[in-house]
Amino acid sequence: MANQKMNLPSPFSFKECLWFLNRNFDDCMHTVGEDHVRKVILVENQPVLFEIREKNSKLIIKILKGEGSPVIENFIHDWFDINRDIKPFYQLLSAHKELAYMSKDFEGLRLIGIPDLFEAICWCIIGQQINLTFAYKTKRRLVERYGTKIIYEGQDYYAFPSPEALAAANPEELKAMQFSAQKIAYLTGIANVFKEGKMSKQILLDLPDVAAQQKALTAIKGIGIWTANYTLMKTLRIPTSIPYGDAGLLNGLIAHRIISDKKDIEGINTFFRHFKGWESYLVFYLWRSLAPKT
DNA sequence: GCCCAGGACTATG
DNA sequence: CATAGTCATGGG
Repeated sequence: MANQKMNLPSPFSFKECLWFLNRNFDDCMHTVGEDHVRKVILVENQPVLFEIREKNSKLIIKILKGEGSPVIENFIHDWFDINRDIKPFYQLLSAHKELAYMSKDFEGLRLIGIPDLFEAICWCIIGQQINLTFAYKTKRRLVERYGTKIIYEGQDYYAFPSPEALAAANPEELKAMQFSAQKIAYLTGIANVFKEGKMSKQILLDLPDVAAQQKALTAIKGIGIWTANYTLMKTLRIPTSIPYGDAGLLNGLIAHRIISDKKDIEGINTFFRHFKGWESYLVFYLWRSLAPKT
């Protein structure tokens, strides 16, 4: 099958996106090289490994293993938020004294999403209240045990576990991976909710507004308002969604002298009002600014 | 030992 | 409804 080419908007920086995907954390959901990223997704339950490079301002998509499908192209559009015009966001950034540098330093960075709802929620559960290094470590253990593996040129690549696989997971094994009893209950519980079809991306999309989506998510054990908002930001790409209380967000706001006290709710709200409609992008750029230095 | 980390839940006033 | 206590575990 011939490589797919994908046109890119402006500004778009594949390099910035790659940097974020890597950013000195060991994320098992993709593999970043010098000038490319590889990832496995499931297409009709069959794993497909693809690789993305950039050439002449286009993304070049190559299927390394498995069946090619239009699903993959759609996935990449979603993953890198390619169809969005982010120029209005840059105008807002440029007008802000403390943040103007971002429009140059991170120019073309896209809000990297998590198109799979189940994966996004599980990742939230895993990451709740623990440091990211440890969170990525335990996620890798989970994925390498229950995910779908593809071997290509001697290297292992994984797709995130299905709800069925996690629902059937052995709690003792999960405990040995250093998940707390609470998180084990949350993860398997949510896996069952998905397995039974009581939650899905489509179910959320069919709801009338963001408030209803938050409500549907937080009705599930283990999903609080932070997880709900994070998910709406990363999976449904609700531009106004802010993961309130997020430790990284608060540290980002303090680092840029926007607030001096993490409990300064009013200061945070005032700040976000300047970025109406681009709140989630702003949060993402603040996270970017906090990433460990190389 | 203490505090923090991309929180959530439950009980209590 | 706002707050306090509880859970849980690695890293600095």
